[in-house]
Amino acid sequence: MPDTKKTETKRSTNYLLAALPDKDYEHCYKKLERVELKYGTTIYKTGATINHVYFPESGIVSLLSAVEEQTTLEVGIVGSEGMLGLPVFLGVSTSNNLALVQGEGVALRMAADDFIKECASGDEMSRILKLFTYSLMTQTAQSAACNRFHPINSRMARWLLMTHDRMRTGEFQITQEFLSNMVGVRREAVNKAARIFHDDGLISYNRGKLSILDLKGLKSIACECYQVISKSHPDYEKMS
Amino acid sequence: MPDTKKTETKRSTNYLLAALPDKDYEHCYKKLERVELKYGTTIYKTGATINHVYFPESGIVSLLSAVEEQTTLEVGIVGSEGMLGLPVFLGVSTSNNLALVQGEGVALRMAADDFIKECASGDEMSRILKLFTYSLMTQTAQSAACNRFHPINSRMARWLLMTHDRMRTGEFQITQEFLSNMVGVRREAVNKAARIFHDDGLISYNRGKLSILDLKGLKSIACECYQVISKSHPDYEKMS
DNA sequence: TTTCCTCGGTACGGTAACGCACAAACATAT
DNA sequence: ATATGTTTGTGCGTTACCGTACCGAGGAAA
Repeated sequence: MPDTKKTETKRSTNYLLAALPDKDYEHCYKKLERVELKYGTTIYKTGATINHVYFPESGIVSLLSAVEEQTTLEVGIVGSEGMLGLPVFLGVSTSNNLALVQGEGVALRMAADDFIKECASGDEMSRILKLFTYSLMTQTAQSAACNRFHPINSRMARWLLMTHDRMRTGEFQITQEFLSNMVGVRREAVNKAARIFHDDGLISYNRGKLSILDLKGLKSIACECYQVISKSHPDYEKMS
Repeated sequence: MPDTKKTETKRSTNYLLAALPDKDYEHCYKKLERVELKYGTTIYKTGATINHVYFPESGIVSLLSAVEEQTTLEVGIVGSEGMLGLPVFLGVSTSNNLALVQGEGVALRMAADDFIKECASGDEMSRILKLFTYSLMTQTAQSAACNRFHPINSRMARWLLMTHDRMRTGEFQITQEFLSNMVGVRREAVNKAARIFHDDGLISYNRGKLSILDLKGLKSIACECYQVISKSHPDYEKMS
């Protein structure tokens, strides 16, 4: 990560914004507003109108697909490598997914209207967002197969690794209940897997405070899906 | 469906192409080539370069996500409402999914290079493809949750309905083996579900020839996911 | 200190789907 | 007509995960 010295405008640590040419970025900058991402906050409800798009600088947000108002499954994780509110970019004003803050952080956000104008004027923004769209689709498709076929331990290991990469830390706050909604299993099953990981010295986990102790060990348990997803986005590879 | 009279150039029955303004369509037309989609043909292999994009006029193609070179799960169905080769539109030249012809038909195809130029010159093409991208993402995300949580009978009913809508016919050729790869279960499980459907008079199924007899009955077995996906694309709603 | 609530640990029977195995029905080639 | 391969039907033991139920531990509030 090269030192960005000191240019006219302070650069964002969001990868998408950082990839913009100076001119485009400065133009965007005026319309961006800094907001906190608090644990458990809902960014978008299923079916609701999207008022802002978010560019996380830190922290992560989970995209969940819900069935029967109860059960949810994570279909994507977005951190500082991406953006929330992709439907707006694609010409739709609502989201079919639930977006939930999963790891504390900070984001820059822009009103949906402004964002649409910004996309229309800047080719580079479009190009970058298309690439991100692709990597998110890959993530979703691969997770779909993974969640269908792989045993819970592998899936949970994959989830921990992906979260680690995007949070850029091996320590985060997450209840078993929350985790169960991500991995798509019951809380009890999470508990069981967590205890095994704990006993094997891979993690420590106490009252919502989870620390990754053995990255390599987790990688050996996780399925190849982790690699596939990592490869789908240049930044993900850097992370891991 | 209004009668398109007789314009300069014959209109395609592909919804995306049909939605283009006359000028853009005529421009495209020269670069399009008509090809047959034969049952079981592989359009894209996982990881391979995409040489052409396809606009199906009839028939359907399944997008599969594979794990361990063996097991596959369908993450999208594309028919005359869509296009194959979306990664090219999104700036990537390879596909992480396997695209398999699932129902015979005809498609118009264009060389990837030409297609890229076409997108750069025509705003309308971009706009339309973005909308399609969104609906495909919705389809993938909803299927992911569905395949994780819903019982096989519901999922298979959903699959039959979606195929029916896109093929615009209730009769199609499909072996149980093939079907099992779509729904993400064992062939034996497909067999069991099929027999139940058969006994209940919902379908007839013999040596790969499947006929839907009771559309309403299937809808009552299918989960809400069918509705969610249908709503994500204006054309899907028309179909059902 | 007591109360309350969230979160975590554990157990146990039930069941949907898996893995394997094998045979019948049918289609096609020789 | 006989052989060979493909598709289908079915049975049975195994397993991963679900549903439910209940208790304990820790933190926050009264």
